[in-house]
Amino acid sequence: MIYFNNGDELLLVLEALSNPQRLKIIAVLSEGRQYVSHLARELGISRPLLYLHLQKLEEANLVSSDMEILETGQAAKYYQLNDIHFVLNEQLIHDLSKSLSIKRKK
Amino acid sequence: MIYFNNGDELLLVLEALSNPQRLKIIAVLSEGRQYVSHLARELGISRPLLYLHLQKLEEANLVSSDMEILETGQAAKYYQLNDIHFVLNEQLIHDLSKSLSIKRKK
DNA sequence: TACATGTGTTATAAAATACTTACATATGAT
DNA sequence: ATCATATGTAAGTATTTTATAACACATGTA
Repeated sequence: MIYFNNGDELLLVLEALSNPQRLKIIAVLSEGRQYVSHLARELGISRPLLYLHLQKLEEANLVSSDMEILETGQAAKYYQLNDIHFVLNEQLIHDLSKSLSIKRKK
Repeated sequence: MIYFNNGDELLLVLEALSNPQRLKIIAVLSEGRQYVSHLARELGISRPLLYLHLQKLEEANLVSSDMEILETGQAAKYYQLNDIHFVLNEQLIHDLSKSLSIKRKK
């Protein structure tokens, strides 16, 4: 169960989830851990793009990764889902909005 | 309780929620309905910008609006929160991802 | 009449996000 | 050696989102 410490954390998760490719990534990973190149093929997107999306998911703590050696002897970076489960309602948004910052990113 | 008919609907809601200004708007409206100009002052943002955000929230069915005549005799557009409450987890994302489209917007 | 307060829109600029192309490195198999 | 597969990243482009500025019109009040 995801617990949000503040509004910025909530926003980070919502931003990570507000993209169709990233939802697809989560859907695939919900069937089991997978390594980057395989994921890219399965989703039909380029590896650099996949990296970008995985990075956002990782920053929001929705996925995590481990390096592993494949049977072939090659290194592979495996991604897996963290526990994604939370309730969202107006009360929560109201409470967390006090610790939500409105800022430029760069 | 929000029920998602398909992945695109889920995404629409997540996109609407993935912006700090819009979360603030929801937070303010959770304390009661309010009209646009008042909202803009309270949030410290311009009316055209507020319109943009309200439009996204309305498209996602998170808020709705009514025209009303103020005591002064002027027309005012009141916005109010719809019921915002849902659970999100990997199972739901997995199921809805099948009806989620990856597309350009314009 | 001029001012303050509403709604509503268009055009434009700025910032952030998404995506592509090209490259570098490493391992094992043919 | 060359091919196929893996990671990783830099740089440039395209698209989308966010924000601003400038209008239009209407009502009530000083």
